[in-house]
Formats: sequence, structure tokens, C-alpha cells
Amino acid sequence: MTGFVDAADILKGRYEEGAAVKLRGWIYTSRSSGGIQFLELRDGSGVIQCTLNKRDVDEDTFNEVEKYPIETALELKGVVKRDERAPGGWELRVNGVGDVYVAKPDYPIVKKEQGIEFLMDNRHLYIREPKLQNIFQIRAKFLEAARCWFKDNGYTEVHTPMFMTASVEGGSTLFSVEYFDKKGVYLSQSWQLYAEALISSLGKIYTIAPSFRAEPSRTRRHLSEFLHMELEEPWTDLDGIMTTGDRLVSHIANVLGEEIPEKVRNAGGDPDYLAKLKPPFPRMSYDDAVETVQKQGVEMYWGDDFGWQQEGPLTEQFEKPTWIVGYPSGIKPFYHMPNPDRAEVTMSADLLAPAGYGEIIGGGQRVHDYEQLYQRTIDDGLDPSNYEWYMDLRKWGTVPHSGFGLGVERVLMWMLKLEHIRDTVPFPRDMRRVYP
RNA sequence: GCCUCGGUAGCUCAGUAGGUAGAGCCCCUGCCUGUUAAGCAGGUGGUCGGAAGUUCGAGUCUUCCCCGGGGCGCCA
Repeated sequence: MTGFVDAADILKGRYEEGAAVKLRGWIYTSRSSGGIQFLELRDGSGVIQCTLNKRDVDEDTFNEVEKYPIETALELKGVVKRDERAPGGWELRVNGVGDVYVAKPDYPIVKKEQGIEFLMDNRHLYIREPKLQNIFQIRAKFLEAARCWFKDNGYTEVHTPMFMTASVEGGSTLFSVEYFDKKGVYLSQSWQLYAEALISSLGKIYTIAPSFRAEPSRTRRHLSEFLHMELEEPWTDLDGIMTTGDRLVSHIANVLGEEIPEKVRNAGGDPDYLAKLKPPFPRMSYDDAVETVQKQGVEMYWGDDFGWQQEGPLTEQFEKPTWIVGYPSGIKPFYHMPNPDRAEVTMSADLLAPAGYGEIIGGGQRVHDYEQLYQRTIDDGLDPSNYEWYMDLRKWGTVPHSGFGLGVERVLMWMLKLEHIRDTVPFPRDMRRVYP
């Protein structure tokens, strides 16, 4: 059979009642009531009920179909029918069956409550669930929207190595790799050092690539491998890069809210909020943030980073994502530029999502002066000789430049109000799980 | 790394005072022409996470180990 249609298009009413169509997919659920069978067919676009009436097909076909276990893949032809009794309001009245790929009868994922451990052990099957399918489709739209924005704003996509010899974010969270006979090779934590080299070649650039962090973190917002959307641009200061972040995040939110509101709603998000999210986002100095936290009675001292205890109360009242600007030098990596008027703080900013979803962007202005960078490296306890090529960049045509990294899964989690970051990605990697 | 909860049928769980293993779902068989996690009747299915110990006897008590969930610190 050829010329198959998508279940989603039938459910959207794109076919008139009575239209003869062909569908193919996997049996998601099946129920039978003697002379009539109900199959919910899952085809990658959605799930649609297909009814088989004994009157409409020959007896052999009817009896065969009744025996098919769930997850059997098959081709169905029939007639589109509007029916309020069907989930979604539309169904296919089947009058013929094409090729069939019969499943084994013991599919482990049951339409009942199941434990997380079991579902994670069977992740390769659980990803078929419409709930996850929907999130993955939103994720794809998210990336599409971002790339579209980058293109419209003159950014070039570029990719940097995953194998690296130097730490970007601090050595304790590096994954060590066996790299032939070489020692000291690690998986990338960030593209940043390479990005700073590439801006002198390409100008405004971005990447969408995995980053790896060996943080022994067991929380609902950590992955050891996450998708990192990073951006770097020359001739730009801290203020400029925050404005860029505002526009990028707003654009992605708007696209999701306006173009696929139903999917967003089904996942648990609020499409109206996303559609209306507009720049600029509020900016709060680190000093004021500390004071705010202290006023709420939570223990914190100037110079500390925000832990969960501090961040929750701080972001609870936020309507929009909010920038925390000017972190102390002591809690930011060496490449952050010190504030010329106030050496104890950096020209850095993190974007915190509302409602305790945590940090979704981290970035700022980089040190572009050679001497200053050299000193910062030493102050940070690092060996400058490990960063020779990176220092080199400051010798020839160094200009003020800034960038940031956005955690795709974190942003998705916030936008869809998900309980756990694991559901933003098909096969999540955390400290306890690398299988399947 | 630390805190905390858990591991009994394929899945979700119950298991009283230590006395020899249960339910629902899944699956199989039969019935049912509008089901929505369908319903009704019957049936299959177990090294109680592992090892050692106490005991006449351990799913249950003790010790050690393994695996997992949630959280903290840290981070995007």
C-alpha cells in the first residue's frame, strides 16, 4: 500500500468525513467487544482510534486482528469518521488490513502505574509513549526555533571538538577518556575556549552540541550529558550578551506557545505564557540578590554561590526569567572579566528561571587582555602552560567579546513545567545510568 | 561524597506475633457490536536483591554487601 496519512492530520480535521485513507503504525491499546474492536494506533504523529466492525471486514481478518498483541505494527485502510465517542473526536472505520508485523505478546510496558526503575530499564520501549513522543517533538521545535533565530540574526553554526585537554569549568567535573596513548584527554564541558578562537574567524557564532559534566549530582535537574546551546560574539559586552539572551529565549518561547500550543499544553506547559514572553528580562545585581535572600531569612553570605536553598526562595516570585549580574570573582572561572570599577566582581550573568527551575543560562564578558588573563589563570590556581593557545588569542587582534551557554534540557524543563529533567531527552545519562 | 526511602510473580504492591507465599494488572482460554486503564468467567506464573548468622523453623530478627528512587552540596 502507498499513500499513508498521518494520524495527527485526521485528528486536526484535515480530512473530510467519509474520506478513504490509509494509516500505518503500532497498536497502542486494543479492546474488543465481541463484534467490534477498538485499536488505538500510534504512528509517530499521534494516536488515533481505529474501529473494526465485524460487518465491514471478512471474518478471517476480524479474527486475526483480534489476536494481535499490542505494539504489533500494521497498515490499515478505512474511512475517516467524526465520532464523539472516540478519543480526539475522530476515528478510522477500518475496512481492510495491509502488511502486518506481529509483536510478541509480552510487551512489558503496561498502561498502569509503573516504577521509575522499571521504566528506565525499559527506556528503549518507554520512549514510544505518546507523553514522551510529544515532549521530543517539542524539543525538536525548540531547536528549530533557535536555529531560525540564529540564522535571522547573522550567527554561524560551528562545531568544536568533544575531546579536549583542558578544563573550562573546573577540573573536578571532567570525564577522562582513553585517547590512544595520550594522557589528560577529557570530554568537553563547554565549547567556550574554542569559540573564543573562532569569533576571530567567523564573527558571531553558535553551537548546539552535547557537553559532559562529571558532577556527582543526583537531582531532578542534572544530566551528565546535556545539550548545550552556546553562543559567542566579538565586539559585545555583558549588557549586549544579556540582551541577546533575552531575545533568543523569548523567541523560542514564542514559537512554542504560538505554533504548537496543544503540544505544550499536553506536556504540562502554559502556551499563553510562552507566547507572551517578551524581552527584556529583569536584571538584579548579585549584591541585591544576596540581600533579598537574606531578608527572607535564608542563610547566605556575600561571596557564596546560590545553592538550591537560596535559589528557590529567590526565584519563586519571578514572573520572567531573571538575570543575576556581577558574581564575585571567587565563584566564577578564570576567563570571566573582572569589573573595571570593582575588581572583586566579574562581568558575568546567570539567567535564573522562575519557580525554582534553576539556572538556564550562564555567561558573561570574557577577559580579552593578555596580561589580565594570565594573572586570572594563576589566581584561579591553574597552570597557564595548559592554556597556551587560548592565551595566544589575546596577542593578535583581541577585542571585547562575550558569550553564554544555555542548557537545552533545563529550559525545556522550565517551559513545560516538567517534574524531572530526564523526560526532556530520550536516553538520559546520569551518574547511575548509562544503559540502555 | 553525604542524608533518606526502598528491593516479595513480567509490572504495582500486601504479607499481622518468626510457622513454609497473596491480590490486582499483564499474558493465555472462553463470552460480549461503542470500548475509553472496558467488562464478566476460568487459568499459567515465585531462588522473597545477594551472602553469612540466630532459631526446630527466617520474606519477617542480626551483620556485611549489591542495586535503585528522592534530596543536599555543585552546576546548565
